[in-house]
Amino acid sequence: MSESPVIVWFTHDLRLADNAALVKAVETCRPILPVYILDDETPGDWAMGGATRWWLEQSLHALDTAIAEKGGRLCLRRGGSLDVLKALAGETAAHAIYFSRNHAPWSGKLEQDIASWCRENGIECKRFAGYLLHDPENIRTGAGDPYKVYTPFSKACFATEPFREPRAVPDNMQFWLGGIAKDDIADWKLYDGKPDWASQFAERWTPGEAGARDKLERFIAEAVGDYKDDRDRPDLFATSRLSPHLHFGEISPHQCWHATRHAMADGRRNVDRGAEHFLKELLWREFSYHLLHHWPDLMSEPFRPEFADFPWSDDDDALNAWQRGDTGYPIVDAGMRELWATGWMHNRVRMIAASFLIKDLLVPWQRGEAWFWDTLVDADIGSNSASWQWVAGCGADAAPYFRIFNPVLQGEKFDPDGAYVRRWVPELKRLPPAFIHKPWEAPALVLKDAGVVLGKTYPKPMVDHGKARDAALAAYQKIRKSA
DNA sequence: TGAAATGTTGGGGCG
DNA sequence: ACGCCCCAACATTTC
Repeated sequence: MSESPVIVWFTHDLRLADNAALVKAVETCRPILPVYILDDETPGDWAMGGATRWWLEQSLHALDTAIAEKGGRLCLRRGGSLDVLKALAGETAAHAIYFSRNHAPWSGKLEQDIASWCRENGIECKRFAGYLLHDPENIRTGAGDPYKVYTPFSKACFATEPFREPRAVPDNMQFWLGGIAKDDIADWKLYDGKPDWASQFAERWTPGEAGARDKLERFIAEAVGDYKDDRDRPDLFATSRLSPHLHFGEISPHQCWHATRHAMADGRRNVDRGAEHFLKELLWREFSYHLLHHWPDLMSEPFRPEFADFPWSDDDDALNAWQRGDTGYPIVDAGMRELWATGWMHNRVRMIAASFLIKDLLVPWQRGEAWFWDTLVDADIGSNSASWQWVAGCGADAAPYFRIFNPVLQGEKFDPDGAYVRRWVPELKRLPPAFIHKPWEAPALVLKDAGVVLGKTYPKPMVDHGKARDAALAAYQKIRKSA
C-alpha cells in the first residue's frame, strides 16, 4: 500500500497552473489524489444547468488528460461533497484534503463542515484562496461596511495592487495510484446529445486550461487595445470570451490581471486605454461576488426590497417567445438565438435582451435569470444574479428602473450594419441596413425584395416598444409610491 | 453600461 | 436693416 495521500479536491479551479492547493499539496512530498465531485445536492435549486454541464464534461476531459501527462488520473465521484470526501478519505486513509475556496452562498457551510469533520478525524484540511482577487470580507469602506457601489469598490481594489503573481505548474508531482472506485464520466450523462442542442458549442469553444490560455493570449495580442471602443459591438470579435473559462477556473483572475498589466507595461502598442477597461470588467465580476457574499439571497430576492411588490406579468407565452428568439425585435432575437446555438451571448446584447424581458414584457427577472442559468456556458451564480438585478433596477448599484433600452436604437448603435442580426436571424439577412433593426417599418417592396413576410417568415413585434415602455413606467410608479 | 420630453440657442429665410 | 418665425442642433430635465 502506498503512502497515505493528500486529496486535492478540484472545484472551480480546473487547472494546473496558478493552483495553490496543488502547489501546497506537492510541497508535502506526499502522493496526490486529484478529485472532482459532481455535487447536485449541496447547491439546492442552483445545481448546474445544461450548458455548464456540457462544458464541465469537456473541461474534466482536458484536466484528466493534463494530469495523465504528469502520470496521474483524475478521480471522479458523484454525490454530496461532504459525504464523498468522507468516503474517499476513509478508502484511501488520506493524510489531508486541500482545496480552493468557493464563493457560492452554500459553499461556506460546506467548507466549514469539511474542516470540522477533518479536525475530528485527525485529517489535515487546508483551504486556499478562491477564484477572486480578494476574499470578499477583506474589501471594506472606510466605515467598515461592504461596498454597495461599483466605482468606489473598484478604486479600493486598484489601490491594493499589485496582486500576487500567478503560480507555475508544480513539477515533480507524485500521484497516489491506489486502486479505488472511480466514476466513468460517461455515466454522469452530463450531455446526452438528444436533442443535439449543443452541436455548435464545440465549434465555438475549447474548454480546458489550454483553451483558456489561448483565448487570453489572443485577446491580449489582438483586441485588448481596442476593448474600450469596441467591446459593445456584438458584430465584432472585440471581447475576451473568457467568461466560461473563468467560471470553471481554467484560468484565474490573477493570470488575466497580470497578463493585462504586462501588456500595458511593455509599451510597444497603445494598449492602455482598452486594457484599463478590461481590468475594470474583471472587477465587475469581483463586485458581483462581493455583493453575493454579503447578501447571500441575491439570486432570488431583490436587493431593493420595494421590488418585492412589483406588479409583474408572469406570462409563459411571452417568456417562451423570448427564449426562442421570436420577439419580432431583431437584436433581441439574434441574442437569444446566439445563446441557444453557442451557450453564450455578447454582454451588450445580454443587457438589451434582459431589458426587453423585464421592461417590455414585465416578466420577473428571476425567470430570465433561470433561463440564463440553464443555457449559458458561463452561467455563474455571482455575475448572473448581480447582472439580472442590475438590469431590473432592483440591484445594489443598478441601472434605475426607468432606464429602459430601446431595442431598435440599441441595435442601430451597436450593430450599425446589422451584421450580427444577419448572422443569427438569417431570414432577415437580405434586408437593407436601414430596416434590419425595424423590419415592420420597411416598405412592402423592400420586404418583398428581401423575401420577408412579417408574421410568416419572421414575427411581427410581439409588443409595441413605446407602449410597453409607458406600461413599465406606470408599473414602476406603483412601487415607488408604496416605498 | 438610456431614451424621451422639454428647453435653449442660433442660423437663415422672409417680409 | 431688422424682427419674426422656423427648426435643426444641442443641452437639460424627467421618467
